Amino acid sequence: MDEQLSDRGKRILEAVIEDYIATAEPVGSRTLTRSHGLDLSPATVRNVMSDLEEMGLLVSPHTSSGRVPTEKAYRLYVNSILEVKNITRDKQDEIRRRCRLAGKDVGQVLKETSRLLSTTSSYMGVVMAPRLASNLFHQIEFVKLPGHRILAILISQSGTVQNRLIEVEEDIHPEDLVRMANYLNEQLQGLTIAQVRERLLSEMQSEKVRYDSMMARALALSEQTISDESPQLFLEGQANILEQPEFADAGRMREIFRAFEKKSLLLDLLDRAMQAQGVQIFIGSESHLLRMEGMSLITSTYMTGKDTVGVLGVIGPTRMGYGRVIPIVDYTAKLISRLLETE
Amino acid sequence: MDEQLSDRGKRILEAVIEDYIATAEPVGSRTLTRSHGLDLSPATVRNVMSDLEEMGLLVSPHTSSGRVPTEKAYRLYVNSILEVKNITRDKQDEIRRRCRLAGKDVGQVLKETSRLLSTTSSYMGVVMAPRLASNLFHQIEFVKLPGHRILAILISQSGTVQNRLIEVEEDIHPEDLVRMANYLNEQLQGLTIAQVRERLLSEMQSEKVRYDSMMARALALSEQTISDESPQLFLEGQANILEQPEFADAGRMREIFRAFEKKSLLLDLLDRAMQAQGVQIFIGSESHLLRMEGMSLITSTYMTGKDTVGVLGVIGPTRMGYGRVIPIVDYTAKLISRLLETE
DNA sequence: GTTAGCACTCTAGGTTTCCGAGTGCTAATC
DNA sequence: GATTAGCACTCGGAAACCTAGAGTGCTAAC
Repeated sequence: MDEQLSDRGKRILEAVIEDYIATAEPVGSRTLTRSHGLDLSPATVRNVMSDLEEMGLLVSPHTSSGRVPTEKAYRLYVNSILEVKNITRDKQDEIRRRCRLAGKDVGQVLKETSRLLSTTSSYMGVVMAPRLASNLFHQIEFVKLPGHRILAILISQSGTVQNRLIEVEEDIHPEDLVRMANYLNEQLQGLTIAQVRERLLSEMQSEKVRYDSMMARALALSEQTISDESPQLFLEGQANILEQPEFADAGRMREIFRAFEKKSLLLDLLDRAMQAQGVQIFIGSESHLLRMEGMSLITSTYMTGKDTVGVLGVIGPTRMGYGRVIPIVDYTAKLISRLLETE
Repeated sequence: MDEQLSDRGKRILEAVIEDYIATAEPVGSRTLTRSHGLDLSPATVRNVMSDLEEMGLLVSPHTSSGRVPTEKAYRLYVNSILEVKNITRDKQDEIRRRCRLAGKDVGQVLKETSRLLSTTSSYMGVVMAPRLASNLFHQIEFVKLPGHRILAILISQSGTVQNRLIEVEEDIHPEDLVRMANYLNEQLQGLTIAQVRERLLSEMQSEKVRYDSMMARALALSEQTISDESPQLFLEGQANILEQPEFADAGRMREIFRAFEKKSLLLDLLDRAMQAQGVQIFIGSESHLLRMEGMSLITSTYMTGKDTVGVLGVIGPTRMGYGRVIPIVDYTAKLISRLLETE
């Protein structure tokens, strides 16, 4: 870190990383000079590589084998060497086309987006849907069902629907339900769902309501509808990961799949990615929330209007085609933002 | 097939299968006599096994190695040898407990059930949700959203909600929406969704409606809401399959995962399972809809009241603990039926 | 500073060997 | 006649061994 990295050092590191990304094999001085356009002798390259190893940017799996980039190297590469290519026209068209195709509800679009990310990157696609709480309230309805059950339906302005079945001890009169709904719809106009929730909770405390049991009930019902707050996650293309040679052995694979079965870990990580804006890159164990050695995550936030509402990205091996994937993630996020805006 | 299978033959076949299920290794005459309580010499067993091989019930991977049951053997075993144990009290309790836990909407319960099936069987759990069409109609609502969009919400008596976003060219007056909904709610009372659909389609043809453009519109809107007919599938515990030694190599695994990514194949198979009632067992390539060599599927249908509405089951290797898994599937299906009934 | 040369080191992959579990067959036994 | 013991034979898989190739570090020459 304290050592200065020469220009040539950078060039060689870049070559090593790119070679390793392409082949998944430790790369040696020989092959490097041959494949890349470095007009240096293997011996020179060897010296430089030796330096890079000292700096903790490369390691050799054993004496006398090529070298492999460390996470630190990837970090450096991503931050200050890699120049992100522009996304190709083709990819752009492909992404655009497939996003349009699924002009259905938000959930479906996002699921399709996740699949899209996975196929275009050939790794795994992941999309975290907007938190319900960030949506604008539009309407709430209560529907009486047979058997002391009430269906509460919460509709946001973007057209997402959250519904919840609630058991009640005694029947409530349908007209009362309508009255409740009307009252609430009036009160809650223009708020976000998060604000709605706050409002409900505070009203439930208020004196006025204490004596109006019907009202108390309405508030309780609505609160229950909203309370369910586990953000949706779309994770597609898991099979792609099986393609990667580094996960060829069954043990590793199992570990990875188990890890993804518990989505909570991934959610935490994505939550963190949402704090910052734009493209972010998590390399290997840097983010030791998810104990994902050997895996990297490229994310970008997306927004409706000017609010960041969700995050999407690609999960692949640390040995991932960053230059290729970053623009895909970036472009897709922007596209989704645009789609959501016009809605 | 034409040969008669002696009683002793059956006993030995059973032993072979059970041994193979336990160890995943070809089983030889020696080990068989030792581990199982057969008081026969290896030589005798060998003779019998040789007969079984002739009948196509066993094969040896190569000369001079133990033998492995064929699909035909599993079929025979399942049909006429295996006696299904009663489910243990413990399992019963476990299943019951976990089903209760998720007393939320039908979808959530079924998803949880799928997970439950996977963990208790230690294979993969699968649940096909009831087709929307089989539900009883309860109510339809139209909600106007900003930007020429209408949200149609279809509610069934069981409390499932199907919603659909519809773009319209020109705004429809909110009051008209209410009128439409009222009319439909009156007309469609007591029908199943499937019947509702038929009715809508026929009404759209009728003279009377031809001249009432508003009505025509209402019908069209509702029809769109219903038309989306891809039954939901919950598939959980894919990682469990990685545990199985027969899928240790990466190639097989990839194949399997790819196969499950396209859910349509599985859906076809489950659809077929729904034709018959109760527990059904598909062994390996018998069901060559899904090209699933080496995989078996145990299903059972579940119902609301007296109508079969869905199917659930367990997918595992052909070398699967049938005796253990069948009662789990059976019991779970019955439990789900009971849960849905009381709703 | 760069490169050629050299001795040395490992690993991956191919052979070889060898053990053990298994088989089929025949002849003896119950 | 069914069952079993005995025997010669087979084959796969693990262990041991070898080899070729790619790589390294170092030193000396350019």
